[in-house]
Amino acid sequence: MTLIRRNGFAATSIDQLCTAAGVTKGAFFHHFASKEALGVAAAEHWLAMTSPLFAEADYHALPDALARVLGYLDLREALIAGDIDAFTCLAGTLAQEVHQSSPAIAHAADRAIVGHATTLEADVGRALADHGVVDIDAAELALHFQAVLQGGFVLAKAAGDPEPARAGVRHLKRYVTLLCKGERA
Amino acid sequence: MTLIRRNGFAATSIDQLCTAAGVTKGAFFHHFASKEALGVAAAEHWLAMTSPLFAEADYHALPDALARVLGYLDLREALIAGDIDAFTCLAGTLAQEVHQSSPAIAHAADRAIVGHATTLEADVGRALADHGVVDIDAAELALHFQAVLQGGFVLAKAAGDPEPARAGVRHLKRYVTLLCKGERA
DNA sequence: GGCATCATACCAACCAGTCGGTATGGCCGC
DNA sequence: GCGGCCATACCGACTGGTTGGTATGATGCC
Repeated sequence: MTLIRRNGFAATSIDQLCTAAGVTKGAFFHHFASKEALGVAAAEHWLAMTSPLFAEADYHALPDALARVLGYLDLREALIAGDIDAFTCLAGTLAQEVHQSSPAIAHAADRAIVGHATTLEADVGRALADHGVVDIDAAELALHFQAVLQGGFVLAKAAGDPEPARAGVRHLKRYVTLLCKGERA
Repeated sequence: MTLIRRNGFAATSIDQLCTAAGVTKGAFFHHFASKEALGVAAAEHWLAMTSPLFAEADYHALPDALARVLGYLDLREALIAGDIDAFTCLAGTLAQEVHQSSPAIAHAADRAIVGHATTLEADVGRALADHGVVDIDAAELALHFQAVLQGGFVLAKAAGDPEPARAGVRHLKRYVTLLCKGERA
């Protein structure tokens, strides 16, 4: 499904998808009722595929919650490298493209993004609590992480360069550090 | 060109565009060499259209640079309201969709985003300098503003709700305030 | 046999882009 | 000021190819 990330959902034909996957069109429509159904399934598959990558990461073993949050952001920054289509997010691409034409796909993309953010919520909440930050909602901040990443991806695509996306994550780390410790990283 | 923001570039046919604009296909291809040329022109037009909106805003009259920066962010937050297709950014939509298939459009979109960020650079730089922040590049921070906005738009589209985009801007204001004043807003 | 899993051939709709033709209006010699 | 000339602006039917989707048949498994 890299094709969709590269060229977009509308610009990727079912024939292309079938050729790339080595199946025939008959097989495709046997498994998916329509192209839209494929989009929904792709968004769900995306969440299922990326989840273990973060679930099994090392930073979970750190004793300090803030360190775990910063560890997550370190990993995100490290993942932003090489070819643009390699680190970019399918859910964001889908959401931006079909938000009006296909509510079903948009909703699936939203679940993928929010679902991932939810996995951060506990650590973010504890990090904030550990440092006496009481006026910030952990879920909202975790979602903001995703916003910064998605925005970084957009800028990276426009510029043809991963650097703006990495810079965004660095700002995010500084923000979290300032929030919790009240001092510059 | 609202059609492109609503449905995406690939999903919007030239016939639709012509019908909406009240012109014929002959007239279209008289003015634009191809659909790609229209995309480039649309991105350029987008920058030209949105520029005065910010150039003439009130916050420019404020004496303090940090206040001007926060004033800009206040305006951005206020603009995120109502229908999703009304406040969303055309350049970001284009960039995400055609970054691989059409380098010309992607580059035009990049110029629109970076061009807008450049107009913030002076105020951001002065605000940082006024508060003794020396290790942050003003241009990069101004670009980060755009990343947060673009990311907010993506989440808003996925959720079908402007709130995540507004929340992103609020976090941005807090970040800038923390950076400059070292304290919570 | 009967059912799930495909493969092949096909279709109507739609796409970006073309092309022959027309209307308009400025310009120039007279 | 007028007739001929031509460039620019525009029209809309048309084309070759592609699209998402379907109808029908082959194949293997129980």
